[in-house]
Amino acid sequence: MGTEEATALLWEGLAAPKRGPRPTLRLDAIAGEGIALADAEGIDSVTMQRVAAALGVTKMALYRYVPGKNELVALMTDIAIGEPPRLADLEGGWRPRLYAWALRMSERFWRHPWTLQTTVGRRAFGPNELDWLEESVAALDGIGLEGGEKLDVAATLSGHVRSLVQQGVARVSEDGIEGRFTALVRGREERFPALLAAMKSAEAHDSQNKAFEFGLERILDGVGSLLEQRA
Amino acid sequence: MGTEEATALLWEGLAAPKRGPRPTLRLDAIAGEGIALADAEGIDSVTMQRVAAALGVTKMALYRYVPGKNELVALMTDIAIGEPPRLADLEGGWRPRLYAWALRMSERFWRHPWTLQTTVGRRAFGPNELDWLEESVAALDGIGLEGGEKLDVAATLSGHVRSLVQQGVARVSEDGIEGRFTALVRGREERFPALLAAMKSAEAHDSQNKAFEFGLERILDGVGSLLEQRA
DNA sequence: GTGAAACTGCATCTATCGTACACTGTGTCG
DNA sequence: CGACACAGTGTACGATAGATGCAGTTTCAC
Repeated sequence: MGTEEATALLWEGLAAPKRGPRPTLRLDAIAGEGIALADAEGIDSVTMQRVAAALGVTKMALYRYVPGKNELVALMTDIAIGEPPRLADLEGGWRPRLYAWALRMSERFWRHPWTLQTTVGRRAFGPNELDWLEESVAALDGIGLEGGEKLDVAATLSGHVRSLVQQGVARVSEDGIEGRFTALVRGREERFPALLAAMKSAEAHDSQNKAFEFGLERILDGVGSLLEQRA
Repeated sequence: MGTEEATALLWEGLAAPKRGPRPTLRLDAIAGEGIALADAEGIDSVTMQRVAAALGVTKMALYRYVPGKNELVALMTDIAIGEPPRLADLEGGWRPRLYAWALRMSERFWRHPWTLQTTVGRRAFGPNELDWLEESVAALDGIGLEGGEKLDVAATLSGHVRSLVQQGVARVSEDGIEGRFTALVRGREERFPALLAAMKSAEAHDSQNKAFEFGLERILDGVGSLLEQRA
């Protein structure tokens, strides 16, 4: 509604006013401070108060630059995500391109884990986010997929990246998911035989942290087998 | 730490006290009211105030039953997720079982979309959630995957379900993601050629809402091709 | 120049949130 | 029957996002 229009204006950059005092702040500096805060202490610690304090200003001053907190977070998010890689140069066709795409995207999410939370649900799409999508769909051009199928592959890939990074982040920031598992499992080992066996085996082979690549290969294999099946 | 222990106690049910006045509330009634609220108006509208009001009680009364809001939400979440389906009865081996697992899970998420938000990041694992994981890993027993690989497949599948439901929910609750896309794309059509072509084609074939099944088949295909490759 | 318009940033205020604490009333066991 | 344990309430506090009104500052039009 009104919020969406306001957000749309945000991407263009607010029209620089002619009269009046010089603005002491710049939009990108505000967003940058917010990003720094979110990186260091998580998205929940990003409050208008703290962002303003980091800039040496009261919180209400921020509302001269940003319609509200939602818009600030949207701006932070799109800046943090950044531009997608240019895949067209990559040799080898769709598969290495999508692989690279997923890898780069996971790197971005790892660098700014809070973007996983801010790119969910009701929100405004940023231009960079759209560029990423465009890039992944373009990598699927000319291999015999329908338009809808291309979007579906892109959605599946992006979902994989998101959720696997999320699990990975949770793992490192919580001293091991396994710790929380075992606390719950203890004393009821007979209820989770398959899970416990799999975890024991995984631990023995130190195969953790490979989940991302493994799942990615599975998805790309699945796309490949669809293509073969049609050829 | 302390929070985790308190949460663990929650799953057991608080020990019923002997003396004193009768409790007017029950833990499951509180959680049920919270679930109803979250279903109807989203997780953000679940406040201690509103849950208490729905039960005809002041908000502070809830703290007699629940250590804090986090624990209430954790409880709501595990109840809303519910027990996993029993896949062992299903004929046909791992593939139809995992397919059914993913379908059932997506149904749960659709019924309570807010659980997508509450099963993210730092949080306590509920017993039902663990049961779902156990069930998916068990479906992969005996087909030649290592323990770590089973966990990886389960993670990939669960990630797919989560993110595709999330996208689907966003779509229906926002009058079409496409609406937000086009607002941003308009006037810059040349920047998103692949995306626009794919969307136009998808629209023409009405192939939307198939993304979930399509991606699911791709992932299962990918697992299948790994198994073939090893046989 | 000079005045007025436009703009900035701040102080103050409201509403809402989770939750800590003291208190009153009630039910049960010794 | 009386002491104790517990239930629910009222009040209070610190944080939050944001609305509003008010200074002070800058620049354009004349």
